[in-house]
Amino acid sequence: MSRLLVVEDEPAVRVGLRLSLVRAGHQVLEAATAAEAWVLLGQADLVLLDWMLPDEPGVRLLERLRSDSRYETLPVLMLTARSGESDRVEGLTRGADDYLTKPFSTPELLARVQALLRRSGRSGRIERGRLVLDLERHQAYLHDTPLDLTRREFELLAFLARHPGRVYTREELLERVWGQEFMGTARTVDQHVAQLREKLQEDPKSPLYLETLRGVGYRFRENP
Amino acid sequence: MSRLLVVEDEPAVRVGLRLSLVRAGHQVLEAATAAEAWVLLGQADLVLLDWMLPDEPGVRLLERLRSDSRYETLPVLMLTARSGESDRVEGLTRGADDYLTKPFSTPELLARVQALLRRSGRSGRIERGRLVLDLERHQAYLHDTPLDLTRREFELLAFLARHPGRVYTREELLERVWGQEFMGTARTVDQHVAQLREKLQEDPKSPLYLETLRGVGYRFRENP
DNA sequence: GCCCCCTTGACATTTTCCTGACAAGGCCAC
DNA sequence: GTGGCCTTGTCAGGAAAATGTCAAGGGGGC
Repeated sequence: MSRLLVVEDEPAVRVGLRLSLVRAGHQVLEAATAAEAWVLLGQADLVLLDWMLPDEPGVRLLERLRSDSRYETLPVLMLTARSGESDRVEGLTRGADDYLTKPFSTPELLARVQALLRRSGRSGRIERGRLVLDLERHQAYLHDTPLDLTRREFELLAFLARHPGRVYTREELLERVWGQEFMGTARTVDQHVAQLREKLQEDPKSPLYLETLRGVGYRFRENP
Repeated sequence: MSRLLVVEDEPAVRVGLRLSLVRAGHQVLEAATAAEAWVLLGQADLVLLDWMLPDEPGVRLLERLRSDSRYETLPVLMLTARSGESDRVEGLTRGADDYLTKPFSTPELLARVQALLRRSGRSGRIERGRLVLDLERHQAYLHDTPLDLTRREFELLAFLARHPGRVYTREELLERVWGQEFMGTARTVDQHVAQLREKLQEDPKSPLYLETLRGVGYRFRENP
């Protein structure tokens, strides 16, 4: 299950996309404008981006996005209106990982989404030493032994493990793992980190998978 | 909390911006002209720059600013009047990190400011000879050996290293690194500088990374 | 209803930060 | 050169802050 961000100003199209995608087991975030999209980008595993938006052309959003180190590798699927000049479209969607011309069939949409997710590594597996995360099954393994992680635990671990070495503040983690609608305290993160450490059977003598940077936040160990 | 410089000649707009930004927890500096702005640039973490200014077009200020090594990476958010010729706007705002067309909504403003600040503060590395600061990892390296710096130490070092050769008084450092709410003595800075020097293993025979300017303050060595 | 997960508060522990006192060093006047 | 004055370096103890830990309560799903 992945988080897909649908950027589309036409409500009917947006709802249609959402229904198809949710039915296929994905989580869907929605934005009607480029500005809204920009705020939600951090939470997305893949973006479905409409060609025309009220505030800014989709391509321009794409450019801005690509020049931001956080989103360099974020898969983007461009949605374009049917046009005879498909070459032109291709040129303009440069930077997108794939595109679809409207109207498109649901199976085709799902197939391309699936392919992109698999390709991007946001679906599939993350391997960090003896720790393996199977994102599709939502299952973690340590030395090939399945771990019993809850949803939040798994998502937190997966998020941190995706960028080893990089520090995230509690606030960033809340925003990107919990979602920005979360209104609780930042200490919640600590609790989940503690749970994870226990389940990962990290004993004090061996280096931790999840490192604390006092005064800053947490990070996944660089060389596990 | 960051320092935002609002460059806008229309008092009403300026005040509106200030209120929104202060409410969001930022500190705001204001300038009504390009000349005023130029003086305050050194204290800003991000600039909100109006397109039209009485003494000089905002874009020209932007150009001057970009060609000054001190401000090469200073994030600039351009404020433009709504215009049909969005392509023209795009061309002219080159060099800006983002832009907003007036009138804009407060949430959008805040979201973009937030995004820019995160991008600027947390991305990239600073390399000064054998000393490397990885801001994303919040980790310093000396000859590729990771250093164990505390939060304040890292932030102080990062701040000084960002502007090699430039002197900062203890008061400036307290304000910029500690934050304006800090109420302690200036000697605290000395203590942290001393800690840093020790951890950087600077021996008296080799030139120091952190230089003392008697009666003035500290600075990062120019050619490390 | 029951169970599991998430969240939160209280308390314990660890680490960092700050400060005051004293030592050392530079600068100037003589 | 040398003494005094002012600035900076050094050290260590205590305060403050951040994190770890534990346990209980609430809410949602089965």
